[in-house]
Amino acid sequence: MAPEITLLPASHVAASVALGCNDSTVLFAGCPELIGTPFSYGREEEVYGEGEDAEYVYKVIEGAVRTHKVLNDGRRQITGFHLPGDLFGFEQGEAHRHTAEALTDTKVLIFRRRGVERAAARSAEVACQLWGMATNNLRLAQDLTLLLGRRTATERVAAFLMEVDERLGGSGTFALPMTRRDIADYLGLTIETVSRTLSQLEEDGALQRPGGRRVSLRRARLRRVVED
Amino acid sequence: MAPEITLLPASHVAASVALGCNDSTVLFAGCPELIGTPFSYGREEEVYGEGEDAEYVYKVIEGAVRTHKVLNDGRRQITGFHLPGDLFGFEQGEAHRHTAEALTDTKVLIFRRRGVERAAARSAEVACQLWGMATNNLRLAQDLTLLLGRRTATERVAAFLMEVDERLGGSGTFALPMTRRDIADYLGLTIETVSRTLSQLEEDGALQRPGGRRVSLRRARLRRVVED
DNA sequence: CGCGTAGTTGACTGTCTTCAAAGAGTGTGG
DNA sequence: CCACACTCTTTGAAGACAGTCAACTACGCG
Repeated sequence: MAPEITLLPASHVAASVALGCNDSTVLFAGCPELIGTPFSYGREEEVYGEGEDAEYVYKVIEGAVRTHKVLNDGRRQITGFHLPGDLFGFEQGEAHRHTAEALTDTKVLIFRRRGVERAAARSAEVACQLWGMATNNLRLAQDLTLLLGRRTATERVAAFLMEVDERLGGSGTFALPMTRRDIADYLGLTIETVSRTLSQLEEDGALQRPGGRRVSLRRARLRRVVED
Repeated sequence: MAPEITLLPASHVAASVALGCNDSTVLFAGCPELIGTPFSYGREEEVYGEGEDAEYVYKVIEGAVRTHKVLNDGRRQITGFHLPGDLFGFEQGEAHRHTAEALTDTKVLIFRRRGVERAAARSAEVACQLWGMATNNLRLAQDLTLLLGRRTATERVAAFLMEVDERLGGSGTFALPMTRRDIADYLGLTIETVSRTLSQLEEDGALQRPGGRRVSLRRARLRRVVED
């Protein structure tokens, strides 16, 4: 079952409200030259595949997208979940180095990569926005690196729940928009370990699970689990 | 013992020869406005610490630098090794999110971050260079993510050796410029596991260890170990 | 020469994975 | 509306890979 969730990370909501650009078709607020084309993908549909020519870049309007890499024996690592407001699909080089797929039914804006690059070459403001975006993504990737390299299963799951909560508005109660497999492949664990860890966290009173994918976090306790 | 190694990644050597900028004091080739100040750090000396104000950015001229994060119980994750030609120290936000330390005696150029940002704001070309650099670093971080999330100890060590070889010139024979602890903290393993894995790879004929930190790779066999 | 640090090796432990099976939730068609 | 099929999730038992603890070796330096 695909819970009908609209993923609206607080920061993005705030930013788009402030700048009044969320329904707009531009790449960045106040950047009228880069107009995207609306496009939709169904649940589990591929946006682009690893090795394909990177002709377009994307901005999520609604829904969610994951990007991942796979080894030839099937091991998979998800490198990021992209929520409304997020840009993805940028590459240094001609080909995509990940596969991107829609988690749920998803609306995006598509921009020709060449057009974005030309705009960046002409406008320092655009280029700086793109630089900032890339730097921000780098920070997220490095946080994931620490998580994968040095954290236990319990810490990974707890950190993940807090991250999702924050991006979904920070209410502490929400439905996980992804399957156990997606969570496991993001956290470098197996689905069984994720499941067991969630059960353990519930038993420890760090969260409640009313049913389905819904969770209600006890944030203070979860924070104590991660406690960096 | 710190083997006196000059780390000159092939790609950077090529680039700097082509552009004739390696001994220069500029941030990018053909960008005379951004002049750095030469500076030196001794072995194991800290360049900047996590949480410090990010006032400067750095370009490695000679030697090597590592950036890492630590958890409060001492677990450490190295997120990158920076070799001659590499830039590091860029942040989105006021504070450094890593600690940077010199692996060996290291020469760098220091640039005021504000100056770089102003230059980027004025020049689309500079901003695009910075964007490209950040995108490239993002790619490296995501490769590390896959390594940490889904690869076995043997695969990690083999991939690491091939990466270092490539960045050191690709001859297949070199001395590792970092300690076992650094390797372990980069690969998300313990020093014992790194040591055992190296011994196993040697036993399997995938490499030789003439002594000290020197290794001589059998690249074909190592490639078969990684075999993505 | 002896000390301190770095690296190797061994024995044992523990966390996470693997394999297996049962349970829960969702959608379909009679 | 319920039976059925399907997928997703949970739980259990056993095993494996990497970690921990500890001893020993090699190397570099005063």
